[in-house]
Amino acid sequence: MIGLCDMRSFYASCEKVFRPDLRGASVVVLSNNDGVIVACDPESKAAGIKKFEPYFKQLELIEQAGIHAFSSNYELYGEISSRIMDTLAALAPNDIEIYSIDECFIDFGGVPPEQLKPLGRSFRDAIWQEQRIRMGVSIGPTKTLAKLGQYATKVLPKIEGVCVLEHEHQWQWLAERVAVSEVWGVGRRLTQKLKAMGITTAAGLAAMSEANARALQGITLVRTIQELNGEAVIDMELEPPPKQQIISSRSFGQKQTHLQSLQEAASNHAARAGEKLRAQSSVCYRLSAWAETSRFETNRYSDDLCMSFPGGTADSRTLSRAAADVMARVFRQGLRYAKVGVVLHDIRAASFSQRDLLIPENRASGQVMQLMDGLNKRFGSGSVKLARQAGATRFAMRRELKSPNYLNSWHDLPRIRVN
DNA sequence: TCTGGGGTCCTAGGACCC
DNA sequence: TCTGGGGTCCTAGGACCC
Repeated sequence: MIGLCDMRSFYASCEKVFRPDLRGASVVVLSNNDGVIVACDPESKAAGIKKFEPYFKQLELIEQAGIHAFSSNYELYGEISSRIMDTLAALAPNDIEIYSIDECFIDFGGVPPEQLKPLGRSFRDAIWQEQRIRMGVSIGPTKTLAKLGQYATKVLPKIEGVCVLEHEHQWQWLAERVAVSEVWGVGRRLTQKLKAMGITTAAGLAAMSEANARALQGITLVRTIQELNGEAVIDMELEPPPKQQIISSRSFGQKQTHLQSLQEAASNHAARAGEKLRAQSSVCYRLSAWAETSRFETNRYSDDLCMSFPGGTADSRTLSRAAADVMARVFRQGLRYAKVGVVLHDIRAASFSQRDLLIPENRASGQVMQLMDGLNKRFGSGSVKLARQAGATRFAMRRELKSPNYLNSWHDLPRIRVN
């Protein structure tokens, strides 16, 4: 059996941990640059707040309803997350897979069925006790059914946040009552297509033939259906598989009009992507970079170019030079750029990389990068960077409503006033 | 002032080769 | 009059996730 632990409205809950005055209040959390709302608690949802809709469009509602809005504080969420995951890893009977910042799968293999529910409940209690974060625990024979069980923990108060789907009739009962859009792997587009075919519930999807599923959405949907029927085909991933593609991109806080700005930003992204590449001991053979104006401008413009590295590279200097070169070639005077980004493709394990007879090997490259990564890890990212990269505050995000870094900064430690 | 996230994987279809 | 293969590589765009 596989369990799924899911933190309730995680970012919004984190904002309440050090603000007891906000417990019971409505809270939303904004994306980078205060662009869209990425997290809302049940209270703000009830007030009509929509996730992934622009903040500025919901500002009026937020003020009217007395909702507290926060810029995202990833330092805080990341720290709380890692404490939670440590606690769960220590409690878990077997391995855990950290699936996202607020979710993890737990392998419950070998646990007697009658102990699943009490165990799930004890995990939930432990996280509330130690971190003051609400968590739902759902357990089923497959990851997709465990995900489905989360729905039950949210809408059925009597199960008190813990759902165990042990027998087929239990998940069938649930699948008949859950909208197909709630199924893991079913997004907006697929929901529409399924609706046109008369499929509106998870049970309806589970009954679809493999041929139809393959035609409709390929192998991913076939797997989803197998999992809905209790056949585990999506394995636990104890260590994340190496990425086949690495992206770093970000919208600017303010529109940029100069080539040099784009180059500095693209260099940042190349360096960040390079860090991720080295972290998984890979090299890449191609890099593409792009620059775009706002999606919402009438004359939307976007251009990209690809550069290749015949011998493969994981060196931030090579990557950032390539990214800056791309910017020089796609840049157009007079445009207001909203975003640039870098993608690494053709990623292979560094140990398998072929050396090219005609390309001199830079023996020092690995050592220089290792040193750079080590310093940045120890003294904070950005402590050592390339001259081509932007200064730390150059492209500061708009984060006007950020809470203090309660857990990562001496200056931001919570203060308690004793009268 | 004037606003609109970030990241990953899959696949259909084009281009090309023999 | 009307037909004509099979495979690989590459990439843009689609779709999904949180």
